[in-house]
Amino acid sequence: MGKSDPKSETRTEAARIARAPRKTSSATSGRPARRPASAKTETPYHHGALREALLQAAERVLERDGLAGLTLRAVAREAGVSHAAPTHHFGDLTGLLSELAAVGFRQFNAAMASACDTATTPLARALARPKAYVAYAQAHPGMYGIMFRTERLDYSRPSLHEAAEASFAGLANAIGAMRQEQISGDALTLDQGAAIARAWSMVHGFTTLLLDGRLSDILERLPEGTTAERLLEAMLMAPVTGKFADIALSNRCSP
Amino acid sequence: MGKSDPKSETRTEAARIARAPRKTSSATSGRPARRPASAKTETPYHHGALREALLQAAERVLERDGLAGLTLRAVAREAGVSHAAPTHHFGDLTGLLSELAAVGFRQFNAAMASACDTATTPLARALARPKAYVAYAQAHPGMYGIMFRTERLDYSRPSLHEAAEASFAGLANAIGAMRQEQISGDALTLDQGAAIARAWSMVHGFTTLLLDGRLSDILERLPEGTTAERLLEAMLMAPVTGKFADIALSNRCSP
DNA sequence: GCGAAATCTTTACACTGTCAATATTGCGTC
DNA sequence: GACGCAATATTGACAGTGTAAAGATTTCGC
Repeated sequence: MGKSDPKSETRTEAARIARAPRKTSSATSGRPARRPASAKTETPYHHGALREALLQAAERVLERDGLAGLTLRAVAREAGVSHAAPTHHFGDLTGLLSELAAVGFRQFNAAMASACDTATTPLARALARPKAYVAYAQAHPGMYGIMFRTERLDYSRPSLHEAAEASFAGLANAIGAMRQEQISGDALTLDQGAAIARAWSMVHGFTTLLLDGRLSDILERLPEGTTAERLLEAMLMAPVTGKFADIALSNRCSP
Repeated sequence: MGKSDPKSETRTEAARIARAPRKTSSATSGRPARRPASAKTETPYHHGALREALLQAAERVLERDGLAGLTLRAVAREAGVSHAAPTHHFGDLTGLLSELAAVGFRQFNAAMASACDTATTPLARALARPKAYVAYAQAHPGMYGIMFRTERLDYSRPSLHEAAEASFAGLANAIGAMRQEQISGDALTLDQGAAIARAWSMVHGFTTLLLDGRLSDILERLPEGTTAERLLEAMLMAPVTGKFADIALSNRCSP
């Protein structure tokens, strides 16, 4: 935290000027888009659509400076407002992170749904979701990191709860479809639960390990030019190709 | 960070008194254990074995206050030394966390090895490692959180690199034993790589999701009294019991 | 025995989240 | 249209954090 960053905090005037006059079409609520600034001052006291602007700024900061650089004050700077402005819209750092994670989950769900829709063969369709899962995480590692960093999120927030829940429901439904079963809201057999847990654990674990660089050891020892996507495929396809014989009759604990 | 914690920082004298005169047998290096305090002062200027004391203090803080409470200054307080003392032993917050993670990996490896050694049947032996993996994470969630929170660790530190590497090697060997193959240092077939990736991803993903509370939805819908351990077993046993038919011929993307 | 090196404390600084007080604007109501 | 209140944004302050530099104290090699 105590990095010797030369840019002081008190340069609000410059920030006001730097504030981009984006006109974000006020998509979410009936709040009026920023009014045209009373002829002279160029940057009004009230932003008009600060909530969305802050979320976009946060996304930018996250991609530029990573998770460590994503602070309330940095986001406020990026958006060109005072350091306390985010408080009125998100209440808390946890609040901002939670809303940002909700945005991420929506992108995430959309990416998986789209990938699944554009696949042609049944097999490709089955692999489309996991591939999109990993691909999203690789394309947006910071966002993925936030989405699954539970200790800093507040899941009681409706938007986050909803988006994350949709993600789980999509997965469960996909598994159900593969098993040609109806996985409805209520009870689950142990088999069904195990199937869901296995699929989710496999893909989530693979993604986490991959992003943490813990699979590079394996990837380097694989045949020349084997990508992570190829490894993922092989991992998922094992039951189909019939070589899933890991659990066998070993008597040894260590070599 | 800015919690209104009433305990001020300037109470060094009290801390000195509170400093426990532990005599930690100087296990690691030839450094002499803290000498018996020159008759009067009761707490000498030099601690004698501060490095180990700090690591133990960090473990205590982590278990008591969680990952968020684990700060350099909190650890120094817990150990009863000045806030800058840890710097001389670990250089950095990253340094302290890395050394602590190394301790965790050693505990982790020991737990898995021990569980595997005490198992009797081949099947139990095969399941012992994954079970121990999850059990350790459940017993020490804070430590597990640190061990796999890559962005705050420095893997170039020898002790951490070694301990983490041993963890991976143990896994790879176990998989090799199960496949009745020799997985030696160098090349891997795609099949072998996929087997390792699958086992590790499954167990690691399961653990992460479980600790994040993301499996509670599933667990609640399962038959009465199904524990996480039972679900883990079912998940791992599927290929043996022959019900691993998830990847089938689905034509649907969404319900 | 003495100087150098290791160890620990003190002080200082930039940064952070959060709170309270203030300033500015928007909007409903007369 | 003017007034007043609520929403929005800023300013200032405070406790806490990591880290660097300088000073104090002890240990150790010679």
